[in-house]
Formats: sequence, structure tokens, C-alpha cells
Amino acid sequence: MGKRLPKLPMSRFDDVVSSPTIYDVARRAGVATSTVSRAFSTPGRIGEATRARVLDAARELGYEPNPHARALTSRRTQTLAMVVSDITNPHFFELIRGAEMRAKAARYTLVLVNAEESPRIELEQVQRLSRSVDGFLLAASRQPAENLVKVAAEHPVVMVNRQVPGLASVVVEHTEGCRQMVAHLASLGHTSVVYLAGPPNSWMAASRWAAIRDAAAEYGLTAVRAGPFTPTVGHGGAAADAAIRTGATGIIAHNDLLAIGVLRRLADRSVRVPGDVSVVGFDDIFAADLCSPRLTTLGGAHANVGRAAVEILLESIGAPRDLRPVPEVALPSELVLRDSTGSPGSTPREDHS
Amino acid sequence: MGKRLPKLPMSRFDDVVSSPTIYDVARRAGVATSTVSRAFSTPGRIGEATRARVLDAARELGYEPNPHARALTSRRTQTLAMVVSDITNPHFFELIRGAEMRAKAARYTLVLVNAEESPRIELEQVQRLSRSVDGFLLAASRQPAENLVKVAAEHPVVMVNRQVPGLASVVVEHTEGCRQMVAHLASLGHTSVVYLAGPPNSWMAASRWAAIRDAAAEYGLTAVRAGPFTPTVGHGGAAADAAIRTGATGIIAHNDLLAIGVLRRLADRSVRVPGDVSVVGFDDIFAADLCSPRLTTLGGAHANVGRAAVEILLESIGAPRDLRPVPEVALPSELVLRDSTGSPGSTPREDHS
DNA sequence: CTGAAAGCGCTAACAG
DNA sequence: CTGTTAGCGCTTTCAG
Repeated sequence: MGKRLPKLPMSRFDDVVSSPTIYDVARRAGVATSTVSRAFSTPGRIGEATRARVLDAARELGYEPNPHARALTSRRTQTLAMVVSDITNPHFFELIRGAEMRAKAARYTLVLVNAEESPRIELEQVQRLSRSVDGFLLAASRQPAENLVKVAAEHPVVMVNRQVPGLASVVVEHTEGCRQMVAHLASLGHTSVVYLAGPPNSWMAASRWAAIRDAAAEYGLTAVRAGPFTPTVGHGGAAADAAIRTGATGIIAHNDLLAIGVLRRLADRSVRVPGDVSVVGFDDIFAADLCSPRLTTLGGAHANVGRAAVEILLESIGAPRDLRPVPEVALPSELVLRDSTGSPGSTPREDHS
Repeated sequence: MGKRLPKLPMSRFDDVVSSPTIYDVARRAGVATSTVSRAFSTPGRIGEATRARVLDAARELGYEPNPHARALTSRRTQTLAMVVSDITNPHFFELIRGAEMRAKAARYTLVLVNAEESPRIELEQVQRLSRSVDGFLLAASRQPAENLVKVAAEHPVVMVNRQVPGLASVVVEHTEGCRQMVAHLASLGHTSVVYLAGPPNSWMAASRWAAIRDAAAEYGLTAVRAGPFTPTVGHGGAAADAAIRTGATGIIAHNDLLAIGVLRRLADRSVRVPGDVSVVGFDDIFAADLCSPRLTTLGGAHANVGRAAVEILLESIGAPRDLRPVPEVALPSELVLRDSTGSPGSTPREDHS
């Protein structure tokens, strides 16, 4: 018992009156430290009565396990990292919200990282956090697949809104969604669509374009792609101009932000929506219902995506590496019809400015 | 050197090939472990040449300090927690974004917690994280001031968009902002305003009401308060009805979300904005520029608030407890004039439904 | 400026 | 089911 007497190295400031440890609890409860440990970490492998005694002692002392000491030996941190490609995009809001809530419910802590659209920052931060978290949620990663596979070899990872062969992922279904989108446009009488593409290294951008092209072929529309564009409102101007130039009457923007920017530019150029052209977006962000005209968009319950991703990650953490499940979940999307789509008028588009 | 031979307790799964430690680096560089430690944590107190040698060895081995081991002895975690009252509110987006970026720049990790408008969850989470983070950013805390003082006695804390005597805080200036708001309404010819209040335990709500009331007195308007309302779009309906009932022509909603909900309800009831009544909000969220009519609102650079809060927190962490600065920073707000405010028409409001 | 040594608080064999 | 014991990887006196 004299063991714990030696002078402690002081923390820099005598700020914190050092809190009770398992030793204090053990002494008070009259058990070994390992028993205290078990009472907290493996409640199954300890006698009911002993456990109660330990818990009492702990409460009386105001004992709380030290997460770092715990992590140091057990290598479990009870922390998850979510790295998003661009925190500026409201779309991620929902994702983050869902993930945070699910993590909290599981008594996990959620660390948030903004990769600022940079694959380098993304990797750097994953690297930096690799010892601090139990697993990663990689949302809309801009990383080449090979790097992701490497990361996944070292840590539990679940991809969000991106699929990589061999890795767990949660996406909102978009192949069928894009089909519906194109079908909707076709049924309105459009014969041509343009996809205003997202970032060049965006898996989603490639994936959506493929789906749109296929659907267009199926419905007998011509489809072209313009861009890539940074999917923000600000870049909607250039995107709109590019769209007009293609002569297509169906404009499919990479996301709602870009679509809203397109809408603005179109209004400035006196191109009527949906009279002259129709515009659709992706994500169904809050603002899509507020802009004018209100935006038709492919939505999906993104909070659920965040939630599901955390759930899968948690399972993955609990499982031995080789038995680790690699589910590819696709949550349903839903085409939300609003006012930015309609039949293209017979009047040719022209610039009234 | 035989020290490190004994069988290591295996991690549950032989997942991770245990990474190099200071021991490995020390051996390779031919120095003591303490020297390796110094090379990373106190670069000043070590010879230039030695340091270089250690760093080389570390690089060759791919060594990365283990944050938990570090935290265990040093009690510094390089992690900050940001707890927001309601992650659902886009307003916090900006705050979070600013905080994340500043934290990342300082090589700190940002943990995100959603208090879901519950003071209990708020406190619970602070408690839970108290050993895992170096300090707290408490955004729009719903906590009684006394509890906050207690928390701040135990950890570095900076309040965001809330002031508590004796605690560090960053807010966007609103007293003057409310004055401008009321002045704007007065100059338009309004003679009465109603404040649609936010949550009962919201400091902001109390603070804004006080400022509005004072400003109204100053400009000779009558001011009444209605509510409290949960400041979401969904609750805008009831808020609008309450506002109409007061007969005031100047409607000041607690935030943009509520204001947008009010706008909707007003449109449904065929109350013209700004013909019959004017509506103003707070925060200048993205959607405020998109709704119709576009919303006049009191904005401010919220990302800067997040950034500033992190900066202050970082300083606070570096300082001994009693010398800890307690700045109360107020960043400028800005009244953004848009289309939801105008002169009240002579036609009495009526329900055309 | 550098090395030796003693822990930080906890978990995980290993016995019993 | 419970106790003993040896570390996890790092920081920090304390000497030199």
C-alpha cells in the first residue's frame, strides 16, 4: 500500500486536485484494483455483491475512469472521427447530426474534421488521429480508392456517400434516383439534359454522371456533361452559363448549392425556370425549399445515413479484423418535386438582358 | 535494455502491429528516451544536433507520439470540446466551422457535442469529457449561470453567444444591433414591435428582449414580447399567430429559422410582408437570403466567433488558472437589409382566407 | 544539455 | 470470481 506514496510529478499548474483512481476505490471497497477495473469494464465477470460495493465506493469518492489510462492499455478510445470533405456544405449538417446522436447514444465521442476539399488534409488528419480514435467515418472522401483501402487496412473505416470495393459504406441510393430524375424530365417533354459535374475527384460526381447518362439513353434523351464545378452557390454562375451553352433544357446540378447558384444566374439572365429550362439538384437541403423557384431535388434522409454509418462502424470495431463485415448499405433516395421543373416552353431561350 | 522484452499483453485482436515507441527511437538514435521525449515536446531544451538525430530516427521508423500516453502524464490532451445547444440550427454551422478550422490550425482536435437543448445532456457530456479535453466551448448554453461558473472553476471554458459574469465569452454584439433594428423599423414608420422570444432559458432571448425594449423606448415605439417559442421553422406558425394577435406591425423573431416559419404562416394567412407587417430575424443564415420575401436580419461573422472563441480558449489553457484572462469579446453585428421590412401599408391587416 | 528512473491510471494475463 | 503483477508509451524530476 505504500506503493502510491511517492511524490507525484506536479502538473504544470496546481489546477486540478488530482481525482480519485482505482486505487482509492479499491482501498475503500476493500478489493483489488483489478476488481475495480472489472466492475467498470466487464460487469459480467464479477460478483454481483462485489460489484455493488465497488460502485458504491466509486460513487462516494466521485471516481471516474480516466479515459487515457484506459486507452493506453486497452487500445480502445470510445471515440470516432468523422471527416467531411467540406464542412461548408449544409448537406453534411444532417450527416453530422445523425452521426453525433448515434455516437452519443453509444457513449462514444465524435471528433469532427473538415478536410476542406483537400485529399492531403484528409489523409494528414486521419494519420494524426489514428491513435486517438477507434474508427473513421469518411464522408464524401476525395481520396483515391487505393489510399482508402490502405487506411481501411489499419483502422475500422466506413465510407459515407462513396463506395469503394471491399470497404463498408453507406450511401443514399442514386442510380435509381437519377433514373427517376431523368424520367421526370423526359415525361415533362425534355429531350436533352446537361449534368453540371462536381469536383473531379468526387466519386459521387462520376457515379451520378454514369447513372444520368444511362438513364438518358434509356429514355431517349441526349445527355452531356459540363464542368467540373466546385459545388457552391458562388460557382453556379459559371455552371449556368455552361449549361445554357449546351442548349440542353434539363439542367441537373451536382448538388443543391450549385443548383441554387444556377437559379440565380438564370434569373439574372432572364432565363425562365421552369419555362425555358428546368433545374434539379441533389441533397434536398433546407434551402432547396426556400429558394425561388423552389428546387426539385433528389433527397434522402441524410441524418439516417450518419446514424447507419456509425452503427456499422461500431460493429466493425467490435469484430476481429478478418471477420469484419463489409456491408454496402444504400438508403433510399426520394425525388422531391417542386417548382424548378416543368415543361420546356416553345419559346426559344434567349438573353433579354 | 532487457526491460522491454517481457511478453506484451495482446490486444484483443492482432489487428495492429504495434507501432514504434520512444524506446525504439531512442535506441536507433543512441540517446535516452527522455531525450526523444524532449525532442518532440520541448524542442528548446535540447541540443540542435541531438534533436536532428532523434527526428531522423523517428522519421525512419515512422514514429508518432501516442497521444494517450502523453495525456496520461502531461494531462494535456490537445483536444477541445464544443458543445452546442442544438446542432439542428444552421446558425451553429458557421460557428463550428470557424472553431474547427482554428483548432486544426493549432493542431488541436475538436470534439462536437449536441446538447439537444437539454441542460442535463449538456452537463452530462461536459462531465463525461472532462478528462478527455483541455477545455470547453459552450455555445448558447442553456445552463443556469451558477452551473457554468462551477464548470469554469474546473476547466478552461469560453462561452459562445452568451455572457456570464466572470467567464470568458465571445458574442456577436446585439445591443447596438437591436437598436439599429428598431431604428430601422421606426424610420419605416412602424410604431409597435413584437419580439417573438426564444427558449425560456436562453440568455440570448433575455438579452435581446432587453435591448429591443430599451431601443423601442428610445425611439418611441411600443414593444411587447410573445412566446417563448422553440426557434424552428415549424414553430413559426404559432409565433406568427401570436404576433398578429398583438397588433404590432414590426415583428422581430428570435432567429432566422423562426422568422422563416413566421413568413410562411403569414403567407398562408395572406398577410402581406412587408405591406402589412415587417419581419426581421437574427443570424443571417444562408436561407435568409433565399426565402421570400428575402429576410432582413441581424447578421455577424459567426465563423469568426468560433475562431475567436478557440483562440481565447487556447490562451486560457496555456495560462495558470489564476492569471487566466477573462475577456468578453463582442464581435460586430450587421443589420442586413432585405425585402421583409418596409413601411406598414395603410390598409389594415385582414385575413383573406 | 542529457541520462536514469519513477510513475501517470488502468487493463490483462496468470494464478488461485 | 478475485488478487497479483507487469506493463501500455510517455513525461518529468533529479543528477550529472
